[in-house]
Amino acid sequence: MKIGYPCINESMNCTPNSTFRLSNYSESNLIKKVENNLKCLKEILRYNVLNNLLFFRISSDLVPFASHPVCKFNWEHHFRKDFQEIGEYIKKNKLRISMHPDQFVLINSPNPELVQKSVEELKYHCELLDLMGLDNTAKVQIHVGGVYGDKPSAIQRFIDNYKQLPVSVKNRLVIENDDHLFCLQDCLQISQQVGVPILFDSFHHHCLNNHEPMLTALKSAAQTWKKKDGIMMTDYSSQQPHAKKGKHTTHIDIEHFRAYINSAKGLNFDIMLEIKDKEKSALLALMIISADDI
DNA sequence: GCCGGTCAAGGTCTT
DNA sequence: AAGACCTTGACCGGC
Repeated sequence: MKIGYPCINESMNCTPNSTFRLSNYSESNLIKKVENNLKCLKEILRYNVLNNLLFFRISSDLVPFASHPVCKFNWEHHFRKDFQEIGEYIKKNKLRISMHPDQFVLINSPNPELVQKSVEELKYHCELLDLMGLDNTAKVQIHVGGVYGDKPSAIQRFIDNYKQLPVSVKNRLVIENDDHLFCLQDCLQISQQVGVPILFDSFHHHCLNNHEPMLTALKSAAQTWKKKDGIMMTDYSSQQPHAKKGKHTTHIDIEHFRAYINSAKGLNFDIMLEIKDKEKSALLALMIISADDI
């Protein structure tokens, strides 16, 4: 069981996802930014290894505009040594890696152009992990997408478009249950058809479910992960008090986390904490898990 | 230097 | 039909 946090480390004075506006796009600007991002990513990974935080989500903005038509630069070649070096470090220290393209990646859109753009974005993510030499346990997670007024059709379109994806993307793509449209059962239905693993989000499941107990839900998601995919990845968060339903907490709720871990006793999975204060909460989660092991 | 409006991309929900 | 919200830090121009 590995604990992680997404993209940014707040106790460091650098960011691995510095980007820039499209209006300022230039090759030299891109190179400058990516150099900075890679340097910072290396520092964060070192921090993670030192602190035993062995799960990490790499920012989608590592190479800004990589899949955008404006980018003609061969960043894959230019930075190949850095990607290799980072990949070696990840493998040497047995870090688990994920990426999470944002809400604009929709492979079930009725608009074929939008699907194509989404595929390009997925290819960028997967290529990055390929260039690092990581195996298929490094995953790229997305949501199922939009409903477009007709859920069965939206699910069917996901399945049809999924089948058309390049193998390099299929190797890494996983789907995550969301908090208001596609629940675990919907994801399971898709997974049964195409074999895509389900990244289980416990907080989303709390917001939208079919009354499955947590352990039942975790087990059904876990069985969608095959050996080559590695052990199941999960997202964890809890409700921010006094805020709108679905709002992620700013700081880990220790008792809530402990109860969650206890409800999942006997299962092995990696946990990504989607909590605002990042590594701070992740370190606490790690302490709880370590203490429980003794 | 600091402040605050703005930033590639879509979809859903509310009014 | 139009605007708010999602979610969010960082960028960048204006002061």
